[in-house]
Amino acid sequence: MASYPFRKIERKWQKFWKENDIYKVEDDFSKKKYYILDMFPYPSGAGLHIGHPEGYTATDIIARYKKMCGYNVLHPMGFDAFGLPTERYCMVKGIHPIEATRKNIEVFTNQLNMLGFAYDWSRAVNTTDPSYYKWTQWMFLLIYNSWFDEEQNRARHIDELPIPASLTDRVEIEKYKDEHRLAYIAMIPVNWCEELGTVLANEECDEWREKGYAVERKPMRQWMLKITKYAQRLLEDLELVEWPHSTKEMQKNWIGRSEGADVQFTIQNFDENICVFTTRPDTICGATYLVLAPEHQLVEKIRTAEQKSFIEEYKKKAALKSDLERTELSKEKTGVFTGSYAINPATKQPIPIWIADYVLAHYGTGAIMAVPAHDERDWDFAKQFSLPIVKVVEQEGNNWDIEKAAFPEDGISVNSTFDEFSISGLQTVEAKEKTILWLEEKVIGQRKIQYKLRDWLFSRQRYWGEPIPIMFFEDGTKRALETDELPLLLPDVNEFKPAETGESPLAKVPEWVNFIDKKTGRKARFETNTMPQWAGSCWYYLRYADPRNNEVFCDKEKESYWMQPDGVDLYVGGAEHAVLHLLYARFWHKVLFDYGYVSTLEPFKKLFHQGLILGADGRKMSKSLGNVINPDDVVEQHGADSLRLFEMFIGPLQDAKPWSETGIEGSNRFLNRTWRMIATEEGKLSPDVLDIPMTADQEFILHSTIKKVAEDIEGMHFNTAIAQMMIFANEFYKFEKKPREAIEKFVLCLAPFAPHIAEELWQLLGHSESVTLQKYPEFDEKKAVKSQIEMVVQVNSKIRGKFACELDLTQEEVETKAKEDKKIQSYLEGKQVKKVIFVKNKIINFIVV
RNA sequence: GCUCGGGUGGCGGAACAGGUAGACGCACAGGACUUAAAAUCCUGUGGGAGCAUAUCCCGUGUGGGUUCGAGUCCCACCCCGAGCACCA
Repeated sequence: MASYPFRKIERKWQKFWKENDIYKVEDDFSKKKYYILDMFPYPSGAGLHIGHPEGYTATDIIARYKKMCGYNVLHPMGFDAFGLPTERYCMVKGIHPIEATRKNIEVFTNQLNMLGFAYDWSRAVNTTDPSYYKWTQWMFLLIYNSWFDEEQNRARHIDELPIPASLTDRVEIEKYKDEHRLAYIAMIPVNWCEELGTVLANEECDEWREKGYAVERKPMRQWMLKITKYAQRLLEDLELVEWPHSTKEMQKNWIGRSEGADVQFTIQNFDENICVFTTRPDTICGATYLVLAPEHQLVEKIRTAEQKSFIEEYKKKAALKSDLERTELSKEKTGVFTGSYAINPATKQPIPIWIADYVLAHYGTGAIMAVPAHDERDWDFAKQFSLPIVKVVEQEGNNWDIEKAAFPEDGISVNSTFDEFSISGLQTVEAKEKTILWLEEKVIGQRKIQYKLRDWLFSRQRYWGEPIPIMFFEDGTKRALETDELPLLLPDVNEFKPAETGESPLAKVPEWVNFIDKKTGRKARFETNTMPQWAGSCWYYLRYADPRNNEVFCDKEKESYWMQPDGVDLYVGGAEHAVLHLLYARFWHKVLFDYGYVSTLEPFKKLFHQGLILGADGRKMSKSLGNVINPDDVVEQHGADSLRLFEMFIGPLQDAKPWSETGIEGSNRFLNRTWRMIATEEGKLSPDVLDIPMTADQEFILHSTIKKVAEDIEGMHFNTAIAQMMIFANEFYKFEKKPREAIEKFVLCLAPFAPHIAEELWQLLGHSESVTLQKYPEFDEKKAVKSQIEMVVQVNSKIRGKFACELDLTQEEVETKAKEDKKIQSYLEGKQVKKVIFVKNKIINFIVV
């Protein structure tokens, strides 16, 4: 027996869907909406890999199901096409990124269509399309033209920034504004990758390092976005979304909020203060030395002449080390004494000031008060350099030996009583509180909330990205483009190699660095950096709601229809974006929210990460391991429906699971069996499908299948939904005569999973309208339950017998029946029944002695 | 080191809310059809004792506990995976 003609069927229906615009999505505001989104792909030259269809099939199933349930479903697709790989590929091959991107998108589109996804391609977005990046640039300018009002806790237009009366000079006022903008230029040490010819965000470094690229620290002029202003909102609004616990944790961790205090230490013989941040102000009396990061501004000033050479040597060594080396290689603490002393404000004792690279310049104030007794790092350092360790916190009823290890936990303060300050005897929580109040009263410190999150490095020295729409004049002033001047198009060039100066390739384009600004008539040059790949994906979900609008990035009414009340209903994509994309997009969304451009606090209500599809050997697929599966081959051999079904069947969507060649054959077998159950070898409706009533058994199988499939789609348990459909097919295959009603409803259940074969079968069953436009069948709760159940009889909690009986028998009835059983009788004989446990429709348990 | 997941047959995995562990699929074995093979169909399949489709014992990483009853709840430990990692 041959396999069902999947090639013919799949081609036929894909053509039909396209020609009849079956998946067109209308903005019908009268219908209830459902917005389901995939993380859009980066259209690489390699084409779709086997992992893509996993998440896409899952969302396709839900989208089709929701549509059958009467929702107006938005399930769009697009391409995140700016980025380094394309640009690098083009440099090597000598083709233009526009051309390469066009081709890649075409290949991806064909491959996605080959899998039978229900996309409305008229809504597709492409981040490299000028009509799209016009609005990416517009959003950058919105951020640029904003300042963050701490009181109102939101972004406001820069023109509403209160200018201090003391500033009168125009240049000074501009400078003041620039300092407050949410997008600003800074000269900072960045992660420079020579080979890529660009800088990378902190978040990106590891990825490229893993690929074998060297990344070094280098100070450069860069654009930054003040995402840190949103740290608290990004943190607390995580409460509003239904995301995987681990992803929320990762974002919390990344934002890294900690509560504590800034404390000022005076320096002996100097007029300067050193400000430190600590989360344990209660341990101030145990602060026996201070440590500055080697890069700290005051180091040069306060080091003594004798220490000069040691300090300089140490600083040089520290600068050469990357962040990675500073952390991973050096569990052994290093450092140098500056020669100077600070005064501990609580004990009034002089304490030495050191520099050490275990203190990070970019966190807190770049300086710490070291409390070796209660911090492991400080303890290691103190041991290394024989600095004093003073215990100021004790654990109740336990005499901790501070010489053996630090005690970093909460406890009760001790040795903390001095002339004007005393917290001895207080619990850590109270001690912290009292210390902060004292610091604030003495004006030598204040309560402080510190975040690990840093500003977002937003510029790249690349060609293939959105140009930053800012121009600079010869006098150093600058001008942001107006909306009517957007998009600022990328120049058409043939060379994408970076300039020798480390600047972007755009710095070599004459019309970019030397032109007369039409609006002002002044000589100007454009910013030569471009935006990072993350920019376009920060807002694409909004564009799908109104993808061709040239007046605004998204019509207000359409935004509210598709996004209300909680944003995108379901967002599916890889866990690798847990911090980067998902944090950046939330940040932009919040800026848009502050201006009323979007109506929800958060963009994505529910988030789901699909797991990796591994090679058949259980290892990650990679060319070098030779375990890569190509979706084109699989579709050719087994069909798109089999591939879709198999990827959903192998295991829970969120788990990593290995590919299996025999496994996909199993999925194919199920579809073959389904085909033969309904169709003849000639592709006609089988004569066994008849207009006859169902038996009670058949009704039970059908209704429990309708129920289980619906529930499992809603719960995203596709594997068990498919298992249930297999049960249906196995059972009905055996019935000689198949009631038409059952078969039709089954085809409707199958349709979201395997749309091609479902269309064909639906047509064979005599319907002219597409199966995708049908209603999902309803089930009768009463018919979805077995009328006969198996009652388990236990004696002393061990199973000793079973009998079939009607549903909902009483304990008495069950007891009587159980005792009729010879075997049960033998177990009860001569014993005294102490207790009987009865669980309706499940078990009866006799406890005997 | 810290945080979060997770350990169930030969394999991928089921098991609602503490109540028949192993659904469904793969693989394997036997049988039917066939000249033969493939495909298809039927049957079996956690381990052990046993002639047995009689019966019994053991079984969800390990050790304890709660309960009439634990894969599921509690405590301790082991292992695997992911993320963070001198963030003061």
